[in-house]
Amino acid sequence: MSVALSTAHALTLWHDVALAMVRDDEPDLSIRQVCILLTIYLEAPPHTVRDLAKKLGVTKPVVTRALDTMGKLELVSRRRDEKDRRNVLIQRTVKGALYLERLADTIGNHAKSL
Amino acid sequence: MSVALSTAHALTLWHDVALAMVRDDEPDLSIRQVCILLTIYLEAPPHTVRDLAKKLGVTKPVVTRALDTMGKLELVSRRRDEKDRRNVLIQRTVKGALYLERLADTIGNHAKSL
DNA sequence: CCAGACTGTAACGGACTCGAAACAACCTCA
DNA sequence: TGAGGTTGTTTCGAGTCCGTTACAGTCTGG
Repeated sequence: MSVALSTAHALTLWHDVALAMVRDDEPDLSIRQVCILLTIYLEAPPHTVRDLAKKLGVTKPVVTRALDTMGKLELVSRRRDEKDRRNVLIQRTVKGALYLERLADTIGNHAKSL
Repeated sequence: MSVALSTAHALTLWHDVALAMVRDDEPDLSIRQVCILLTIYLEAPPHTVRDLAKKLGVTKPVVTRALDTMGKLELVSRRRDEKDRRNVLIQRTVKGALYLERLADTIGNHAKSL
């Protein structure tokens, strides 16, 4: 599939979706948090803190803190890797899947109406 | 133009663009700041603090602070309304236009490669 | 002319984030 | 076994952002 977007259309799409996120009741996630969340749900497991930090080009504490926050919101969960107990495996949750499903709907609806 | 995006495509697009923003050297703007910036550049002037706050569904201090931050980055500028000196008119800048042009390119390029 | 309404901003306390560094737990391999 | 490397987390000080409240400047209608 090839999708061509003019400058104005691309920015309008971004604006509309951002607006929907701001207006949402839930506390808005930062760009970094959204990026981590999407990586977890779009790429194949397993996901570790180290891998995520590398992929995003940020430090490990940033990932730890983002996981703390999103863990409280039940968007992700953590489990020790029993094979190598130094690792922490980041896992998906039902709430996280629903959150992203809604986000995809928002994006899709605004893209459709361009 | 009608653009149809599957769930996975929509989320991949969002992920890729968010990743580009995180990896960028410049300090990443919050969702709210991006939303305000886009409103200023996409909708017709004049823009006041009050109008922006209303459109985003946030309080006026939130807008003032966002303008402070983006003003330091020279993405927007402020000027007193001489007709009604209570108002502050928010104006576009060259840097802000370039910033959004780059953002649109990023979105467009990732949309094209879906 | 001036009380009241309306602007945008400053002040406050609390919560959060950042990067850097230190840390504790764990593995590995000689 | 134990030294050294690797994991994720915690701590630290500094900075930011939040919502609420209070404020100073400006307009306006009686």
